[in-house]
Amino acid sequence: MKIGELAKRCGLSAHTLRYYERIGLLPYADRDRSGQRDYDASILDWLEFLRRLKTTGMPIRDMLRYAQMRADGDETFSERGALLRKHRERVRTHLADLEACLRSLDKKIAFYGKAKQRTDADDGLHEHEDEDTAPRPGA
Amino acid sequence: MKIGELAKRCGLSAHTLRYYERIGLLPYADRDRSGQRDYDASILDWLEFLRRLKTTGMPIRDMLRYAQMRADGDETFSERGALLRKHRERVRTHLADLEACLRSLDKKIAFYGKAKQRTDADDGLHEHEDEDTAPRPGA
DNA sequence: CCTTGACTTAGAGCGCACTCGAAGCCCTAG
DNA sequence: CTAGGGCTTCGAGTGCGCTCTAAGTCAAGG
Repeated sequence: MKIGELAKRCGLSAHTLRYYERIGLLPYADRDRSGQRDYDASILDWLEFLRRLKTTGMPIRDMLRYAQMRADGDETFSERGALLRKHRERVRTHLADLEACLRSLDKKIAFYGKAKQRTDADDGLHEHEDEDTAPRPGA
Repeated sequence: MKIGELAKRCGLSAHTLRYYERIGLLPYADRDRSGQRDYDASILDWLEFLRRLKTTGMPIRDMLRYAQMRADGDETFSERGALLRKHRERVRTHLADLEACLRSLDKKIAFYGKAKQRTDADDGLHEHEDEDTAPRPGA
């Protein structure tokens, strides 16, 4: 598979795939006689794994650490596990925060829905103090 | 309340608070006779609202749109509601993606736990689905 | 009085993760 | 034979969201 097709399949641009290889997030791809990258389909699994790390907010430098550890072999096994567990904790925390934000957003939208696009939105306040301040939990 | 205290209370730096004012995310704060900003505690509500938008991934330019609409008054009421509903949809989608990523991460971590820090972790036998990873970077 | 520290401004600089451009090579279809 | 499209390299450029600097003002404490 050439880079164009891989790009289509994984959803990243060819530019980005080359960039990932340059920084070490992707292994150096074999080149055909004319120097073009020739990928094995298995690379898609790694790219999907990277996508999940990225989606969950892991910075590239940490993915790089993981990739490097992997390249370093078995002796880094438990360290890799630890990295992932630590990351999972951050993800869980973030997820909880997001859910709380979503509930606040729901409340605010409910307010917008109820208050019938009229002045009463401003339940008194003006300027920068209206309903936006929302019913806050704590603080 | 002066900017230093507001910074402490809201968790942003004074630099960032001034930056927010500059770009229009915070209203122009009243200055005391010596030119220093003097905040009302109510600004904390707005900052908390902004924090939630930020946490849920809204870019500053969209928060700015919202802030501008609010400043424009009641005629933008339904538009603001629409903006928030649209944002909520994106948040829900993202949340679902995150949860899926978290489940994959759980599986992978389970794999790391089971495979008792031995070779079999890497090389070839990653359950087709657990060890989505396969490369040897660098090179 | 004088120092300390928090504040003011406009603007420059930074880290991240891409994203693009330029110049050139190779293969294929017309 | 030639044009087109996709590929190559690598360095420069982009957009975001801060983050910091420099030079200066001001109020309080020793």
